[in-house]
Amino acid sequence: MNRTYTIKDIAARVGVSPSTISRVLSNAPAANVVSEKTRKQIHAVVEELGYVPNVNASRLVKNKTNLIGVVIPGMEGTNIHSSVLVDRVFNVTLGGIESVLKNNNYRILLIFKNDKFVENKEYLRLFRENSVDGLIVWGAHLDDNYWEEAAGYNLLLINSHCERYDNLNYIGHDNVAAARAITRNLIRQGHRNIVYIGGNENISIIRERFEGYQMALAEAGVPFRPELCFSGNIGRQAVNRIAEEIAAGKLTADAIQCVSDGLALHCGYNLMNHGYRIPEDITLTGGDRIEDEYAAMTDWKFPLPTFRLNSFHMGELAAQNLLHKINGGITVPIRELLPVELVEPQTIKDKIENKALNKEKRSCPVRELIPV
Amino acid sequence: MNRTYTIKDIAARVGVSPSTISRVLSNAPAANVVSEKTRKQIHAVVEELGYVPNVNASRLVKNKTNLIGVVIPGMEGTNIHSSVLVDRVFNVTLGGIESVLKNNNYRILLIFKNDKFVENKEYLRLFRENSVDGLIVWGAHLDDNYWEEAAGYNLLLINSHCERYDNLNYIGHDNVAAARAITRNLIRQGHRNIVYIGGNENISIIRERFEGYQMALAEAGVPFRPELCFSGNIGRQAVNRIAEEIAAGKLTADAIQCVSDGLALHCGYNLMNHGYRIPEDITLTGGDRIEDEYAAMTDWKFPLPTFRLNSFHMGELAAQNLLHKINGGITVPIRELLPVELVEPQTIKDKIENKALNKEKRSCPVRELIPV
DNA sequence: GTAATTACTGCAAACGGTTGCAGGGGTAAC
DNA sequence: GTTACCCCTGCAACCGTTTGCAGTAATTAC
Repeated sequence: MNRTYTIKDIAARVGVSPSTISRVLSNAPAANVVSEKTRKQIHAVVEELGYVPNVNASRLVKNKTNLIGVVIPGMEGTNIHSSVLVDRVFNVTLGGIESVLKNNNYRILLIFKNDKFVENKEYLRLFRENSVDGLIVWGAHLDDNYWEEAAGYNLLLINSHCERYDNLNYIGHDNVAAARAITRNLIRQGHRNIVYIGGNENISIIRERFEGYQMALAEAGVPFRPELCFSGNIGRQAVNRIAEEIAAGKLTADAIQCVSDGLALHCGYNLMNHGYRIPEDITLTGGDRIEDEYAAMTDWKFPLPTFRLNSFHMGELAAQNLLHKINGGITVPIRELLPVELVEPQTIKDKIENKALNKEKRSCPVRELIPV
Repeated sequence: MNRTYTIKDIAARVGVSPSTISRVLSNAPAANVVSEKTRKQIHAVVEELGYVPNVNASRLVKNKTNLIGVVIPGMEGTNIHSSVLVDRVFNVTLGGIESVLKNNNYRILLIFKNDKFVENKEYLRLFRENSVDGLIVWGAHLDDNYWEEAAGYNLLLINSHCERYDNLNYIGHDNVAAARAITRNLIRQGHRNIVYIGGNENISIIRERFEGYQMALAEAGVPFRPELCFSGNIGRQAVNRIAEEIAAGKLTADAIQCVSDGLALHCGYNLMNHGYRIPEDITLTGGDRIEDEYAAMTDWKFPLPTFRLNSFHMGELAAQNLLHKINGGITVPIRELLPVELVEPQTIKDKIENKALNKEKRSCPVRELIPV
């Protein structure tokens, strides 16, 4: 681990000034092109000594880090429809972000957010201390406070957003359309007693899916009955209780729309234990289908209509837009919803006259990927 | 977004020199304590203006970033026993790393590694350009080359290691003991035709589990029969074929030891489709149990003996040791194996006289957590 | 009262690049 | 030959902290 070289060492060896080295290595701004000859010599010496510029010096003087902070919820508090499913969705999104960043010579600073992150406005500190050029924040809550100063910075919410600060940049999925399509198909199949199992309504994607459900009911003229709907912190116990109520005849249901596949699986498990056949006796639906053995297992046990996010693309779009904004290319708030894709198992598909979602996307068209 | 203040602004307002501000904010080294009075004034002004030191200036002069790079495999190429399961294990490990780092005022630089990462020695560049103080590398391969220069740096392999560079720091699980215990229990239950389904033997944890299997056989005097063992890139097709061979009587098996739960699930699925009952007709075992609906689903379909890693702790230990090393507290190569915990479903547990793993840990005792 | 400590604080030189400006040398135009 | 211009390179200031050293004032010792 020999001492590391500085730009001056290179300059001394080549016999030019440090400025010239700098200009060669950072691809001189048009005005000052270094001659081909010196350029070659410099590259040779750089190669020979294995010289690498000190990023901190560069960051200091350029006031630019080429770092994007990705903020994610801490590990505490996983529940029935978080954990594995969320891990997957998150990691795929991260992959999308990274794929764009690496092409633009950016790196990821990973930041775990705890309860106090928003309240203490730690996002501000990250910008002020020059830790990052931009911030992608995963897991905003609808009732979050303290984001008011965020609008002036290169900060973008992803996956879930915050209602009261609608001038914040946001990239997510069209959850309303997703749930609406699921409900609509259930109605087309003749179901009228559609139980809805949601979750924490303080998270925009949960709330939006519930809205989609209600919207579809309204559109079909099916009365909305709150007594069929469950929300809040839905866990194993809650699901068990709902299944028991159904089995005991206290709750009439010919279909159950669950906010996610994980929830649907547990629900199905409980119902089957009570002797129900799926989908013959009762139809289940889910959400957030992921492509692997987990999905395979779902289909293994019973057919489960669900929808598929495009998380990778969500990550790409987020990174792309943020970089574009950092470079001054976007001055208005960014706000885009990606369409989701409906997934219908064959057995159920047969029951439906025609599927609709992909034809009538409610979301704005996805902006072209902008190379930055 | 008003202009950001520098240490000089604070100095000017308080009427002292920048040095004094610096000394107050970075908790002066014993010799130069600043008087309580100035200290108070400074804190007041800092508070008032919302001043935050520029990390890049600090990093430059201190030659220290308080950043740990966490290197993970890129997103390309998931297979049957990667994806969701791996996501979870990885995210939990990351949580462990972060929990230690945040207490020591470190942050995580997330680095996706591609094919060329090792070959191009990009880890060296990260150190040379002063991007990180240390590196935690996930996903080393047994036959990796180009790590020879890593030993001189604060670099630590996690989860899987690299055979030929045994002077590299490494924190992982005791996979040999894990698989050995599983096999031993199968033998105790009277099984002799134990099929083994592994994976890419170029990954140390896969290879070690296979070694554990062979070790247990040898200890019990059961002959090792290579024709019962499968390795390489095991996917859905491979699992299907094995199940078919068993069903067709070409392969005699009264138990199948799978390297992971994901693999075991698919295997079980195929066998049940061929009319086998589990565990009555054939016993299956897995690995890498995770705590959530995924696990629940496994038990739902059939009892699956498996083992549980302590990934969170693995992450903690890695971070702890690395920090300790960075601070000069450790000079020898770090090398620790965490014990795994055997998980026995009750139905199968009844068949076994006594379980053994937790009593005879092969690994060294886990070092105390060292606050850095 | 003088000398010796001690307790603070300031000066100024780093850290390692970047960049506006100016200057030198060469070529072309006249 | 003089002037104008362009291409290339160097000078030196700057980015915002940190820290060794020195200096001053206050305190203590005698």
